[in-house]
Amino acid sequence: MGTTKTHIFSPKHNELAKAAKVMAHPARVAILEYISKQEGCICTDLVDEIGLAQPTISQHLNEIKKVGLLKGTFEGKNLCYCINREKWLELQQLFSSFFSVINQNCC
Amino acid sequence: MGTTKTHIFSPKHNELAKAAKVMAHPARVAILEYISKQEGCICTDLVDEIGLAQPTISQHLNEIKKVGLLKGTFEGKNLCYCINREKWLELQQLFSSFFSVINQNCC
DNA sequence: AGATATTATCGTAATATTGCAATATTATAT
DNA sequence: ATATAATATTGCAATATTACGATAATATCT
Repeated sequence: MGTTKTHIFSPKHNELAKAAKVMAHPARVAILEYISKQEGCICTDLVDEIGLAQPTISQHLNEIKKVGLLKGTFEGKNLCYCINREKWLELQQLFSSFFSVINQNCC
Repeated sequence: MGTTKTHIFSPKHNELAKAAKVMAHPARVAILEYISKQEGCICTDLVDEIGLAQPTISQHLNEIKKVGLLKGTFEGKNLCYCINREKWLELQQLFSSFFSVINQNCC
């Protein structure tokens, strides 16, 4: 009990749910937006910018990374992140195709 | 501890996170899709179709209803649901504007 | 090497989510 | 009124998520 019964759903539904989960927390939405606003990759400032403790930010970043939305590279002194464009477009496609399915058959 | 610190985030980020949360479970994705595929409103069959217990389906329906995505009407013998088109378009807009913000500034 | 700065991990507490059995409610039909 | 069918609510157990302090790991600078 308590666990999502992933096996009874279609791969598409599971995939979309997983993608939506990444955006299902305001901190992660804010992180994604902040990263995208930076020139290139970003490293620091995220903790001050968002207002959560450093371990919490790190945890959220990890959630975003787990679905492949971040590319991490070493640049300058620290590990920096930027958004994985390909994955992001993939995710966008996933959502928009779902949105169109719903719209077409609405009563 | 344990609770999302909603107050430190912008209304837009909170709103998007809340919308994403609805789709962050495969059962709710499947429910939305199933409802949209029906001719008009649907009543029964959802439990058989999804494969979760009736109280669980009811709970998920309630989550969807709470964000205003369902319109419930009495039609025939039972309470029936269909998707609230206006709210759905609103949600779609919310996502697509976020997607475009991210794309524009990506490195 | 030692100090400094930044990110990651561990451990833990609080809260949220998921799922279902049992039961209640609501509407329709007989 | 009573039976039937469908949805909602309650109560509870299992698991997941969120958040942070303490600490470790990693990289840079002197």
